[in-house]
Amino acid sequence: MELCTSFCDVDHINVFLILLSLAFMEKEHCKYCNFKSSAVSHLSENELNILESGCAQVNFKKGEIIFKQDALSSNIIYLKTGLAKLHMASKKRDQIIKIIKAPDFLRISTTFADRVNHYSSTAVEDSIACFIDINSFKEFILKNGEFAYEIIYSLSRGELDNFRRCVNRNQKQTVGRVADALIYFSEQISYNEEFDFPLSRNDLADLICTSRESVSRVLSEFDKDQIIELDNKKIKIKNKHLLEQIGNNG
DNA sequence: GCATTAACCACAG
DNA sequence: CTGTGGTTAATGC
Repeated sequence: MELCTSFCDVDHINVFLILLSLAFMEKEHCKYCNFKSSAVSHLSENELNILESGCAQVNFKKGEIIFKQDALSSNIIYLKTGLAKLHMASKKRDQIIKIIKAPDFLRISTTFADRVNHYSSTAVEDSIACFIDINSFKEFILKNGEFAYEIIYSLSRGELDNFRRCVNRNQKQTVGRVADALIYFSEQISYNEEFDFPLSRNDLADLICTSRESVSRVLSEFDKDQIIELDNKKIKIKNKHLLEQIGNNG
C-alpha cells in the first residue's frame, strides 16, 4: 500500500515535470531562436513558420550518438548548442573527420548526396540538435536565393577547411599535427589559452591520424619542454609562439 | 650502417 | 582511459 502511494507520488511529479517541459518547449519558436544560422536569418516570417513545423529539437548527453553511419538519413541537422564529432568507421579503426562546434550545421552533405549516412556523429559534450525536414530545406534553397547563398558559403568554407586539413595531415609529422590540434582547440573551440581538452587521447589520435600512445608521448614532451602545462584534461598553452612554429614546421 | 620516427604490443596504474 | 617501455619497420643521411 505504502509502496503504491509513493509510486503514485513519483508519478505525479514526473507528469508535472513533463507538462512543465512541454510548456517551455512550446515556446521554442525558430523565429525567436538565438542560435539561428546565417542562412535561416534570411528566411521570411512565413518560411520560418514552415521551418518550425518541420523541425524537432533533441537533447543529447555527452557520448550519445546523434546519428549513425549507414542509417537512413532524412533530416538536415543543425547543432544548436554543444560540441559533436563526425566520425567514419573503417576496417581498422574509427577516424574522426571533423569536430563541429555549435551553432553550425551538423549534417547537410550526407543527407543531400545520399540516402544513408556516410559517417556517424556523437556528442562530445551535452548538446542540442535541431532535426529539420529535408523537404522544407530544399524548398528554401529553391525559393530563397539568400538562404541558398549562405548554405553554399558555409559548405565552401567547410571544403576549404577539409582541403587544408587533408594536406596538413599528409605532410606533417605527429608533433606538428598535435601542435596544430592544440592551437585549433584553443582558438576555435574554447577561445582560451587555458582550457579543458574535450576529447580523450584516443579521440585526439583518431582526429589527427596517429596512435593514442604517440599523442600521450608528444603531450608529455610538450609539458616537459614548458610549451604547455598538462594536467590530465586541463591544458594551458605557455609558449604559443613555439607551438605555432612546431605546427608550421611539421 | 646508423639515427629518427612512429606504430604495435604489453602491462600497470 | 592513460602513460611508459620494449620491439620493429620504414625512411633518410
